[in-house]
Amino acid sequence: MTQSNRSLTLRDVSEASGVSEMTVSRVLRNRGDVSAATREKVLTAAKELGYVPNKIAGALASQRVNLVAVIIPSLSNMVFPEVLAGVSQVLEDTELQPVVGVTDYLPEKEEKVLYEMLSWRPSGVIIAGLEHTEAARAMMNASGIPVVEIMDADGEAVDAMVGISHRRAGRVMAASILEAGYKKIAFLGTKMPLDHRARKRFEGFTETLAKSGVEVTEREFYSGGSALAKGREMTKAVLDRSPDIDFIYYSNDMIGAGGLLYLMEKGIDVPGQIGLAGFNGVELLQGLPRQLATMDACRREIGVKAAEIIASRVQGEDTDNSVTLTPKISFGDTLRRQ
Amino acid sequence: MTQSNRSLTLRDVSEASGVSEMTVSRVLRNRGDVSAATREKVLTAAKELGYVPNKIAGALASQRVNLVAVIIPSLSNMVFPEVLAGVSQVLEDTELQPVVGVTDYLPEKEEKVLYEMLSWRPSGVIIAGLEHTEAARAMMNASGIPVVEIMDADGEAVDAMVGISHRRAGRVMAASILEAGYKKIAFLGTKMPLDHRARKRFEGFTETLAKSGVEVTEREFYSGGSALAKGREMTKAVLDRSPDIDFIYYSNDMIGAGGLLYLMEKGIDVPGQIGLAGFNGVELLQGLPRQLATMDACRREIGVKAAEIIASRVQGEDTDNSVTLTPKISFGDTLRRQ
DNA sequence: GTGAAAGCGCTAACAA
DNA sequence: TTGTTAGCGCTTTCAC
Repeated sequence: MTQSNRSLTLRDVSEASGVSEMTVSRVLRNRGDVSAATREKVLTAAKELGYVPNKIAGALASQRVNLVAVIIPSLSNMVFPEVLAGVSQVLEDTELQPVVGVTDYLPEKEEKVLYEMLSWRPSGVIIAGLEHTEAARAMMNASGIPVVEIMDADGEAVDAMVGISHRRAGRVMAASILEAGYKKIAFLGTKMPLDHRARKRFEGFTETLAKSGVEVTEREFYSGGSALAKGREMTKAVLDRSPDIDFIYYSNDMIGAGGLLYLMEKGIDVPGQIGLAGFNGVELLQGLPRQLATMDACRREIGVKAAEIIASRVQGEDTDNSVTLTPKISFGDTLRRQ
Repeated sequence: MTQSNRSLTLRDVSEASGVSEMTVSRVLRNRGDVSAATREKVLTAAKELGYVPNKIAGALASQRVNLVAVIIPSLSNMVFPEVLAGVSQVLEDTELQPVVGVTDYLPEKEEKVLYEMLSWRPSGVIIAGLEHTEAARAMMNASGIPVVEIMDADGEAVDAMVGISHRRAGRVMAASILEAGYKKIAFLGTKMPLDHRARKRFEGFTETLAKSGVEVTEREFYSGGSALAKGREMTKAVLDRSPDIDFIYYSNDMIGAGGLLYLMEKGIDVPGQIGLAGFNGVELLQGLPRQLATMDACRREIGVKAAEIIASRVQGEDTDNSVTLTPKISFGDTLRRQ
């Protein structure tokens, strides 16, 4: 309980226990053979002193850092924490530890965060998306460690990738909507030119519509604020402008839920008069009066697979370096089926 | 773009630029006077090589690590990410960087995470709650760095603390409920014996009720699953058992929202026949058809204050070491006022 | 304005 | 089973 300025070193434990620094180090790391008696002495001394090893020195000496950099755009929607949960679950069974960095969807910030993290010489990198600055790409290339790009499968990876095709997700949803006979379709999303995955979904979506000669009738984008509230407002705005809309595709489930609540309040027949769909498959929505049609983004699974790749590579094993998962569509109660 | 095994060192940059390692180091850290010409040479060489400094070596040599350990129970509800946002915002203007660890509300895991983080010799610690294992407390004491315990103000801090009194929050809510004339009161919460803050709210709540001779009629606890769905289910269960309940106090806004949606569907008069209140003031809820009564937990502000304390202390300045914030109650549309 | 020497606290490799 | 030696890649300090 004595508060000192300098923190304790191996030497202190060595002196307190009468065992060489090297042997103390061995005990503390469970490395090599140490007699039970010595081990006991060391452990007691370390505990008594309240010794906490200095990983900085350890890492420098051993040239090994058991950290995995996980770089994601945001923590403030449920999607990335769920990826993280998958990553943690897998790494828990290894020596590795995830360290999270957040980019706020800004490429320059991503570059900065990546630089910071690489300067700690982690054992691997898991990073969201396939779009990065030239410099970021170069750093990942030069790092010499395994790099897994996640969440997206439409593009080229620097090293390895695990994700879904958002373009395909957009196409599949468009096909289901057309098949159900909807014709006047609106798209509501976030005002995020840098959310490449939302953009790709939108591209796939319009592409499939176009093949049937259908165009998106209305679009609306928001930024900031409560997604639920924004979904509500935007839905109202769009329907006020174009009352003949018969389907709304939302770029995420949260704004979709807002729209759904709004339409229910208005007494509008969903999915009869208007159909709805979102994206993500967030568990949260399960408490809503009706289930929104959506597509699962396989978030947890992506985290799991990515972490497995890193873990194998760190062991020196070879792995797949490109895993594409296929999201399931769920029709819920807001997308009628023929 | 050449992928090598060994990563680059100062020496490499030194050789490439024909400038001593020491001067290269100075340029890269903007320390001391270096002529513009030399600076230029070094920067060019460093960029060309794709050199990323090794912070491990730097930290060991300088005995300084610009990391702040932030230890929280969970990322999967909106509350902690918002604290984090506050922390990040403040640290962004400093040399310091937050590093997040998650404990899942488990004391042993907290102890482990703390140990891991301290072994990287961070410049400060921000940790949720005032309840920790004996060992954790000892480590924080011995660390010799600023430690700020956050979110709670009911108890003793190891070093500094920033939070609200959850006991008081419970009392205030109870008083408002009694004042509004509600009598048959239920409590629905998480089955989390280790969520001390929820426990303290409940204690404050029952304490104030007791003073007016009122007892909590029904309690129900859940774990896992979608909070919205659970709120719905529990509300139904409780009302089926005790149809004369006239108020439900939820331990968080999410289950409260589930309850609210359920009651609205049932056509029950809220807040006339049954009143509702939650806790947290989550922005998400702003899209609901009616506003749930709640109390703001001052999450972002707590993060801001805590980070400010760390930042000041790292500068060697003195600061308050105990900040108690006062949450505002918002009555919304689910708690009638006289 | 620039460089040389010493050492941060640990671990790899070897010796005893 | 235990100890000794020599760095890991940087920064501090001091000399020039």
